[in-house]
Amino acid sequence: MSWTDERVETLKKMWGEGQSASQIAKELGGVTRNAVIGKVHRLGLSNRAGSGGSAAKAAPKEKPAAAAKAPAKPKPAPKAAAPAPEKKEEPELDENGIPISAARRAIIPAGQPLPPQPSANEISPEALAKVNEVEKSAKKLTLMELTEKTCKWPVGDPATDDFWFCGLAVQQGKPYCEAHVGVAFQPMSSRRDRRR
DNA sequence: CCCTGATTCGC
DNA sequence: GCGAATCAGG
Repeated sequence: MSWTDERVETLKKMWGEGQSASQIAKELGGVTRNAVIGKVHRLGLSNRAGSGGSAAKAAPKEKPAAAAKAPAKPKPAPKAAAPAPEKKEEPELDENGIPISAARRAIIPAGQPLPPQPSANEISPEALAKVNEVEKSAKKLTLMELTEKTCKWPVGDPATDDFWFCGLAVQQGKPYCEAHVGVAFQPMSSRRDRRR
């Protein structure tokens, strides 16, 4: 496969929307996530908003033996990525038939992400216990401090000072940390089982 | 171990 | 230009 205009276009679009390299690779087909990342860099649009997770620092390492060649190549530098005007998303359901919105997965704009707070009686006791436990070690972030990688589970009453977002490391592909994913994404089947 | 992106470098 | 291998990290 080669990078046709169309494929590059898709790449740009998805990258701009905050899709991961592997997701893009999967979408395009015929390429690995490495290929996608490599292309992204060559296109000069490496940094995305908020800088994804583990970026920003990759220390150069010497190759073991077969690296004695060129002295050193100075690294170019700063590329300003600007745009992400519009977003158009297709539903896309996951295995459980739960819609995954890329908009939600992407950056939280400025509005309130406020996910639904499920009624306690519909959540498994184990999951609830886990949440209560986790909330003690939560980072307690403010809305402004949220990124794509911080758990966006709100805690407390927004009308009081006792309100914050979990802020722990998110579960991959989800807007929440492991514990909160547990209460946020209850399989339909288990809900029914418990209710009855 | 799953995943993420970043970098290097032979091709 | 391309992307596998490798690295650094959640």
